[in-house]
Amino acid sequence: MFEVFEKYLRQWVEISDEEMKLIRAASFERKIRKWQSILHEGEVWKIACFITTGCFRLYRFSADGTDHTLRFGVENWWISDQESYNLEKPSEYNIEALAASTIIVWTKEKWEELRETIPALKLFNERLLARGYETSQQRIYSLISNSAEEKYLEFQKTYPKVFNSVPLHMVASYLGISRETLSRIRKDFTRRD
Amino acid sequence: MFEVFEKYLRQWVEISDEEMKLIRAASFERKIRKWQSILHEGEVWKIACFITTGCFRLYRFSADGTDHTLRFGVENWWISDQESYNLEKPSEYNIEALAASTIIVWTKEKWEELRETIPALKLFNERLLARGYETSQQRIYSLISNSAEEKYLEFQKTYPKVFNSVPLHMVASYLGISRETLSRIRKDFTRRD
DNA sequence: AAATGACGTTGACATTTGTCACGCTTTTTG
DNA sequence: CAAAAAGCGTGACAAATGTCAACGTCATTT
Repeated sequence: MFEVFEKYLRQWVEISDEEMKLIRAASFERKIRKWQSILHEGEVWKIACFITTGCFRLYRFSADGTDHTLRFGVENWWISDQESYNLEKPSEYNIEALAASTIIVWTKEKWEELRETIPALKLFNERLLARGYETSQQRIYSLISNSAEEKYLEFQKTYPKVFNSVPLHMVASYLGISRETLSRIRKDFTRRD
Repeated sequence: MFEVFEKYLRQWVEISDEEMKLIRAASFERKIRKWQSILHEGEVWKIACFITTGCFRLYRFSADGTDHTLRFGVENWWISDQESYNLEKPSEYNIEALAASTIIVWTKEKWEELRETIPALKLFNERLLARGYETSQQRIYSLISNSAEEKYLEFQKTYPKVFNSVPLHMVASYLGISRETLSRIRKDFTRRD
């Protein structure tokens, strides 16, 4: 599965074969079964985690016990709790597999070491973070400016792959609307077609 | 006014006096009058901009002509359009001063040069971006999980300084609710006290 | 193969939030 | 200082969205 990651990484930055060997040597693969959690609230996130197959979500419980999906992750995405990783503080989130999945993992120690050693990897990480920030901005804009229907359509259009991989009630929780509302929006659309 | 910035920066990273001199030499100050825009939709954001006094907001118009506030900036904050800056593409946003303000400015060229030259400054920039990302996550969580009232209370509590510097209808647009709803929430609270 | 639980849908109704219209006060501007 | 605009609040009503309860289907597990 490492070949998938190799191809992915080389789309972002130039990496020599030597460097790639180092990155590979520091990594290991893991299989995750459906519904398995790889981060529980209260734990500290101490790895870098690249998804080669399958699907995950990052979510959080609010005071009333309902859960809210902060982010999804599918093939060729990273999944993490940046805040817990950076500040080494207990996470307020959970990460669970929505399907049987395989991931490539680096311990924080090794990943940080690689970042120091390989400038291109550091550059990659900066670009990834910058893109993540931009994406967050766009999501915020969508959340404050769009109706439920508009949010739904935009999500479907922007992340079709994700949309087709995850249960609808989690899409609803990601968009900040109830699953019933989402269901009715969908009904309206099937009528119009 | 540069002393303000100096103090700010040294809270984040260690900077020698030599380095600080370089940073200062590359900067210049500007006074901005109330309602003046320092970024118009369609322009490319090509500076680094630190607010020493006053107040700004980053906002965007949606198709129906209403405007939506993505972010505020007050004393000791940065204000920018990261996406336009990084990708050098025309901005979809506007930045305007909500009060007479003073800012410290570096051109993109000089700022990037300083980042290359001064490792601590690069480190600072990375930390700032990381924190910005974490903050975005928290805002997204608030937007998808909280009621209008909860969003209002959280904003007031988390950013009291900002809250007390900006018009209420912009707070409403920042929270993604109408100004009338915000007004009514406030009324409920004055009654309870 | 049966049992279980996840998933999606729907109706009825409650609640929240938005929209429009208006007026008053404060701030800004010429 | 006077005029104009911004800012804030509020009533009446409309629209959007949430809640609760129930049902059928499908997938997973045992």
